[in-house]
Amino acid sequence: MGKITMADVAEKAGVSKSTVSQFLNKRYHYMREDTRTRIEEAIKELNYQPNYLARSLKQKRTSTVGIIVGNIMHRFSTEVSRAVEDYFIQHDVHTIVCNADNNPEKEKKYIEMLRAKQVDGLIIFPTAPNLDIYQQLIRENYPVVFMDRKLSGLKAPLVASENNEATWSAIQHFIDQGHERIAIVTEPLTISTRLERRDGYKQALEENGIEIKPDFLVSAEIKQIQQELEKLFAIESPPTAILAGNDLLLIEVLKFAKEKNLKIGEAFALIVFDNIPFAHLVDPPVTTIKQSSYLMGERAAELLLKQINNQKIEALEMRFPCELIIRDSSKRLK
Amino acid sequence: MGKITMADVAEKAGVSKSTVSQFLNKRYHYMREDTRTRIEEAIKELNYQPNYLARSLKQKRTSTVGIIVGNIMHRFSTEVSRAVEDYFIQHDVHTIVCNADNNPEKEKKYIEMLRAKQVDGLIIFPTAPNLDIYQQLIRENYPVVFMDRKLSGLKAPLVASENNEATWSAIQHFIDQGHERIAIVTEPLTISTRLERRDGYKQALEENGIEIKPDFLVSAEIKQIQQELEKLFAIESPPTAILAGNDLLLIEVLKFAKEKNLKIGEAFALIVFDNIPFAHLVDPPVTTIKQSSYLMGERAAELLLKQINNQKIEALEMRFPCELIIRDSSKRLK
DNA sequence: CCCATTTACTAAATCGATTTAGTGAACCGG
DNA sequence: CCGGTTCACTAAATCGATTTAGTAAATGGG
Repeated sequence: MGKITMADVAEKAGVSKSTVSQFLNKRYHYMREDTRTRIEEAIKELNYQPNYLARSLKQKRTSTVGIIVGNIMHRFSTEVSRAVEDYFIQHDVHTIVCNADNNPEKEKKYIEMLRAKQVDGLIIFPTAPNLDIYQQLIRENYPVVFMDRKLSGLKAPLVASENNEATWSAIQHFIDQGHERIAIVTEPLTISTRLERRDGYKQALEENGIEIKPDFLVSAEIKQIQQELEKLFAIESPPTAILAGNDLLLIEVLKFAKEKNLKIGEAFALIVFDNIPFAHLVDPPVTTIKQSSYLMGERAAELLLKQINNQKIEALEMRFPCELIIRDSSKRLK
Repeated sequence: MGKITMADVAEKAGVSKSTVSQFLNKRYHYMREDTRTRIEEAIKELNYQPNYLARSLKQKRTSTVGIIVGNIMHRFSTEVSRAVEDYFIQHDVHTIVCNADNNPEKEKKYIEMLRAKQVDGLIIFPTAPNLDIYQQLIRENYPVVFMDRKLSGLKAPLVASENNEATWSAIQHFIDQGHERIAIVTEPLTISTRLERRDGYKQALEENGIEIKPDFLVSAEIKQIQQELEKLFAIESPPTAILAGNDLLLIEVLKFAKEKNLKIGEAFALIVFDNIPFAHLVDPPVTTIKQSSYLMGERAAELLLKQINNQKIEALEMRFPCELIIRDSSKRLK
């Protein structure tokens, strides 16, 4: 026997497909009590499961959204997507998570795939090369929310951290602890997040009258980081403090320190941008800049749902503050 | 203007929908060269994107599979799902990843949702209470592969690690290092994986003529682990070696050690089951039991695709060996 | 040059739901 | 008891593709 459809249920219950459909949509006032129970029983007996494809095709609504994260390996992405999922499940909307691996080609493929599947909206961690695709989405009035990264000229809601301010406080904290030779390590400056963090770094130094040394601005792909750190510590007076731009960079810095036998908190102080689940467990515990990932995910989801329901959206850019969690790694050096 | 459909393309190109459909399916021999280019141009000009819902409804095939992981917070789950996705993308199949949070209710919801969406098959990290649902899937001949955990009586392919053997070697390694008081910490013994690991532990001790002390078999929910460890170290002669059953338990053990000022490698030796990205970066580096997560994911995907294509499957149970990566945390105590 | 085959298409049915317009019977107020 | 309303449904169109059967024109062999 093939798959059970609504027609089978209708026949078994002795009613028309229309009535079964009304039943499934809980519009019970359309039928008598006994009809309702007959349909109920037929469904149970046949173990009928509705076909969402057919339903979605007719309704032009899939009750599904997509989220395309930059790189699922970052804790931040995981936490955001978890929040988005939690929010939508409460509104009977399913979430499909896709990992673009920070690869514009892959991202483009996923956007096309999700739209072909007719998802009702998208949350995107955007990459610059796909700007025209985003413009197209917006032109079509397709519900979309951007996350974490700002692309100029995009007239769509953005949810991001106060990267500049957060980095500023971290650097100010270093300075308060007596540091003057402070380095910042980021991935290549291709997205706004990294630029904003670098700007916060520069501002803090300038305000304190500390010269900005180009050598202390390290930006490279993860794979290149080891040799860049090598260079950084080969100069005449190497940094006494390092800000690592995200969790994956932390791993690299820790690896470098281990290999070179540089003790964190003694050879140099350390702060990381991002939520690191084991930050308080390593020795010494690492000072972190915690983003409000969960709140940001919720907010993005809410903004997306509003668009899907054709509601107006008040502000286009929502910035969330970060929290500096001070631990031993950023204390004054021994 | 509403959404562009195949009818719009057909009209613009001056052909019928059927021909456009043939074009989309690359059956070019059905049309003349110039018709083909006319359709090509119409599609480009209108920026037409096919609707997968309609296509899937007709074809009774979505070219999409689902994977329901036990808990996405485990590194193992992430690596497996990544492998599954990589495999399927090469075969033009999309993968939807769902996180059941080790919650049978949630898992059930996801299975229903994915089936309603008509996915072509499922890879599941199963939980015991949903046994009847799995039996139902198998009875319906629905393509399914189980991962990581074995439920007896399920006549469906299983891909899992050699948990027993791997744990055996880890414990044997402890014994070789002179340990006799060895504890094993796992989450509750509700799934086969944990039972198999416990059995491997027992076997190794028995073979070496070491008495099995119930106190050394710690099983509890993550939230309860701290107090259980407290008890474990309160007994007259506490363990000198601990095997942590997975990555989340490692975090708990490290946290406990930190709080109690017990130094790993001095107060007790440590081995963890699972791939831990920062295992070699903590002090001392932690010995791990590495599962072949990527290979397992690939294999599961392959087995699922075979079922989807109605091919025979040779063996029902595939076990993958683990690798013991020895680092300082499991050396003889100082 | 005629009939058969091939070429290059098209019309219409179909997938499994939703939804709108419509229908017959019961009810009901005046 | 008669016209209007309500009740409890049903028939049929529809969503946007795929696919099968069919057709008109061109080709080609004898």
